[in-house]
Amino acid sequence: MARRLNLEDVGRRAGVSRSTVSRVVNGGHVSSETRRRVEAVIAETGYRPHAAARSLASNSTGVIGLVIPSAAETLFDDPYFGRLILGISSATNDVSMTLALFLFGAGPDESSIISRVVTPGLVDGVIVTATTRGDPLIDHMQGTNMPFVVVGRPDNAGSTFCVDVDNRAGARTAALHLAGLGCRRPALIAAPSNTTAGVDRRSGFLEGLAEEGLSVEDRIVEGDWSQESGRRAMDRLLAEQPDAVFVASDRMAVGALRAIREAGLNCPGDISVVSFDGIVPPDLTAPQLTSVVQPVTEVGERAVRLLTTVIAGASTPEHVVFPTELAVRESCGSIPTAAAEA
Amino acid sequence: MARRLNLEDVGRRAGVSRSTVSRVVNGGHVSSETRRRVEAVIAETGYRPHAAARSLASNSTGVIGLVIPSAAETLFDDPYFGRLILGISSATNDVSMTLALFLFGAGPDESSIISRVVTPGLVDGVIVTATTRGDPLIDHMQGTNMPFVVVGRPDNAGSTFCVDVDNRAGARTAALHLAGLGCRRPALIAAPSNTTAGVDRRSGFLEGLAEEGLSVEDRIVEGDWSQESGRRAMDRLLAEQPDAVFVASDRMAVGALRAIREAGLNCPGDISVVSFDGIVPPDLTAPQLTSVVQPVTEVGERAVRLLTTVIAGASTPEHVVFPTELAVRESCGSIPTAAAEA
DNA sequence: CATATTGTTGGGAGCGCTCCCACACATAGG
DNA sequence: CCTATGTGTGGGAGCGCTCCCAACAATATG
Repeated sequence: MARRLNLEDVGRRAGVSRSTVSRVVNGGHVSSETRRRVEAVIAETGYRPHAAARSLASNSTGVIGLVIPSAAETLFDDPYFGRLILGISSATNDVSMTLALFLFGAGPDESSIISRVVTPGLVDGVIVTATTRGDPLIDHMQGTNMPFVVVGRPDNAGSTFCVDVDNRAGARTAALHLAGLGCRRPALIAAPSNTTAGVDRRSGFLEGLAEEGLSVEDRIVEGDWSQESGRRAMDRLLAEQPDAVFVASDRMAVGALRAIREAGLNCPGDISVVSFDGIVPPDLTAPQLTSVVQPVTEVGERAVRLLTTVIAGASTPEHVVFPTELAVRESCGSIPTAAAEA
Repeated sequence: MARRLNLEDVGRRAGVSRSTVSRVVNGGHVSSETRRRVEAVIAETGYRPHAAARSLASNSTGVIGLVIPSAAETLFDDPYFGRLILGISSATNDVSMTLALFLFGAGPDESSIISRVVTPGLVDGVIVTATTRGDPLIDHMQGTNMPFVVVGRPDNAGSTFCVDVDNRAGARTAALHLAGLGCRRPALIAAPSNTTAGVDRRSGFLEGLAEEGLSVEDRIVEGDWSQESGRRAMDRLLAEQPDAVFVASDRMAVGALRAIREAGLNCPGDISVVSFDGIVPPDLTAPQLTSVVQPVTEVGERAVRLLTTVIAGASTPEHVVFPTELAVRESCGSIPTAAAEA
């Protein structure tokens, strides 16, 4: 099999030097006559520059890494990461970069993967997701000089670039909506309190309730994001006879709906449900979920754009926060028309 | 900021040459005394070899690409790809390789991404998925000398390495199961006939029915994998009053269940449903779906292992076919106990 | 004692590219 | 005429690694 051809070979065929071919390929300054000739040779030979050689010489790879740590096993049951990857992928395509995926579940491989992520000459920068509070990965990244941005709000956000949604404001909106519907005994199925998203959604919801003179009292149970945990949480909550519940994620809400149905109760008749995420296709559940929709795909796209600025040398941490939007559907009592316009 | 250090630097500090350090890093033959000294320096300095330089010199990148073409927009509503990625990622981690993801929806970017996939020095090999019949991507890959394996069964499978599940046998099992339940008017919601999976599942089902002296006659509608298409298909089918339906994918089956419910009918009471995939969490639907389960994660893992052999030089095409398994749950009439043991 | 064998190490060459400086040549200005 | 000011273009140097061969020491063999 013929050897791969390189810049020198192409140059020889076109009667020019390596450098000139390089300029043609990279859009440098070349006379149009020469350019035409070189481009003809490239088209004819199917020449493609060698990525590794380019990376080595230019000290940039054109690859960005996406790190999704922990619990990879359950990850894809949740459409969240799929959407996020979609947004990130679309943005990397736009800027002609390649996406490298670093997934890891728990296990001994974890540290070896972490170190692979920061291997020099592999990726130009990294997007880190799904961080729990005090995530050691963030600290580790800060100890390297690998550019990175965080999707979500890390504890020590001050010193990192990050892209997040306004979990707090979104949850508050849910509270106001339920209050507007006239609910008196609101409940909360919270997300894990070792995640900032969980904390923010909880405090935002409680804040909104407080503004309306309401409180969850002890009608609050924490889930672990899974559908099953939502179901169990709702089961426990039913003993308290809530008339409305805010569930901190779509998946848990699906479980909660199931628990309500199995208890012989009706949603929204007996209990109104509002969830957070807006990611589960509405048609999938009956009744369709009213939820606080977060723009996951946009978050992914923005993370890539932000990362490119970091790679380019930006140094003052920037925090991008996306607003959420309440999508009113069937799962909460639609008493006032005013509420539908909230 | 200090310059990145390289093999030479590490060698100097340890009083040995570049080559010796390289041997230590790559597990070559070095006296244990020297090895200890070098490893100490590496640990102390945090030296990590430069991936691009390594790739250039060794002509291998340690990266494999995963190509998921077309319809990226809807892709992640289906847990299939999530699972597949999980399997692939886990296998690449095992062999210390990195996974690069090439997603593309329709659009002008398509050809540019295709060409990026085969950029020399970027990836060592590629896994191609979700192929439609006559997929030009396969032809394109064959025109290059980039190692690749296909997940699924391409038309011209003869000349490619591929990993697939036995769609035909799985669908046949579904037919036999429904027949065993005593169904007389079976129907089929088929997957797109421009995919080999669609074709295989259809013909397998018809074959199984034929063995039992049954036929779908004109109780057959083709969907497009989406839940909505399943719902519409079921709507049309209801006019034919089927007593059982085989739906060629979980997602479409979710739509079909909805249509049945909305028509005021009961599953499994009035109509039995068997789906294919076994990917939608059973709890998500009521009734829980009986389905032909395909081992998606294993397929992904196997694809990686197969690809590594291709990269290593294997040249006689190998076809791996995984069996499926029928998981009997609630969505079909459970008349005979024998059926539950199928 | 010479020669083969083994174990360990060093360094040249080269992977294919980018970056930069130098050179040729043309045109313009003093 | 000689110097400024550009355009294109060529080629050296170097990115950090692997691969290979040569060198050397230590030991085994005839």
